[in-house]
Amino acid sequence: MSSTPQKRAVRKSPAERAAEITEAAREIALEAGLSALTLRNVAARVGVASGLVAHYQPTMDTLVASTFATIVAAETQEVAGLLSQQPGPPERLSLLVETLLDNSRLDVTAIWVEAWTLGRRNEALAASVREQMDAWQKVFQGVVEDGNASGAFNVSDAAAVAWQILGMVDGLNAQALVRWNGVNDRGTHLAHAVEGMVGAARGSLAAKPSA
Amino acid sequence: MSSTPQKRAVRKSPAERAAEITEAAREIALEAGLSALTLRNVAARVGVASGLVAHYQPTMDTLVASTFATIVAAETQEVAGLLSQQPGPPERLSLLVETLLDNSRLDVTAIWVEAWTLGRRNEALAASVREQMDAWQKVFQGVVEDGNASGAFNVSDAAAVAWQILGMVDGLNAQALVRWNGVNDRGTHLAHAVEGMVGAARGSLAAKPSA
DNA sequence: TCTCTTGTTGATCACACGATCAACAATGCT
DNA sequence: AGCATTGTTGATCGTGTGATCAACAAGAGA
Repeated sequence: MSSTPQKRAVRKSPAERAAEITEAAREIALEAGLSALTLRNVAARVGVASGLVAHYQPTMDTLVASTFATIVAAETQEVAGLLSQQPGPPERLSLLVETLLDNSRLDVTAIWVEAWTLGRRNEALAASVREQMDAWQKVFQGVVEDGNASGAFNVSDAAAVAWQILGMVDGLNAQALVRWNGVNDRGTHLAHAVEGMVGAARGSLAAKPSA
Repeated sequence: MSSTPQKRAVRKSPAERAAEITEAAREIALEAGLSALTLRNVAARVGVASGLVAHYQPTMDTLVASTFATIVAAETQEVAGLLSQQPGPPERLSLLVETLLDNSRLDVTAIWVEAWTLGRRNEALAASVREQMDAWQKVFQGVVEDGNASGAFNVSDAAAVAWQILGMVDGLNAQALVRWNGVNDRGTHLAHAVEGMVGAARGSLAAKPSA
């Protein structure tokens, strides 16, 4: 932690300083949301004057957009990376749904939800949002198409079904953000829902007796 | 429209003025979001001084919260009212899903999404959000329980399934807010998903050959 | 007609925001 | 050692916010 007091910040290379600002922005966004990304806020965490942050960023809107992209892209890659270890499409889809609903990424969900609203007034952010949504949709679509090819699923429009699953996952996560208690077995219920959409047998995607 | 110029607003009864402010807030929220609910903004639409709005509202946070509740409760009642005309639970559930995904209420969806984020900093709003979510969930739960009783559905935890459907609908609507094109047949796909969750036969909830 | 109640005004305060930029000082180079 | 480069500062500007309140004036009751 770069604590409060410091007379003058040590001189650093532009690349290093830019990285510090990026990282500080990431932390602030995850803790307090994208709206907490102010010049003074970021500057304080890095331990520099507010002007320096402005000097490294053309506009705060772009910092918000790039911070969003950084956080969300990391999540996508992380989760997508888990898929390769699974044997077949049903297992991959099952893991995907199960993982995304495990409530361990609610801070990222909060950023998604905030971005949907902020994108209304921040065009750069809106573009990032669309881009990252497309990336997620492609992950789902790949799994659905593989399952179609292998005969495990029976879907006529894989792209549409992928969008649908993505929307459902987002909605359930957003819900968990507000109503975290009293709702049980999200994974199982969503698995049944997905079974209905991809034409898989009831129970074929529900959580296995783990380990 | 109460246009721009007016020397002094006509004197009105507190009840009438309060209603004007409430209505102006509703319109502004639907057009530009809850974050556009500022003292000066609301005052301008009503055609009074900013101080008057403050005089009628203890705090802007409470105006935001009550405006949210007003808008969302109206939507819930409107849609719930359509259900009574349907013969059985499958038809009711089908209509519910179909209606909520028809993209005619995206302005309300935008307010939901914004409220999820704003509730983080506005406790009154957060309470309203929970309250309205509960109301929606009860609507779904009622339909699911009726279907269970009639034998049309087979659900062990109607409350959980109701939450699940609600989350899915919200997520799909939020998605439509950002990505309104390229996604087809939301209603049909969600119907299949719901069939999977409630244990109904595939196709039994999908859109009928409408009138 | 006068008076008093009360709905209404708008200037004002303190604060926070993004952005700008002249002045500063640390560092590397000659 | 002296100099030039450049990373850094922080005061400052304009704007927007919620909130406050003394002053005003419209309207009802006497």
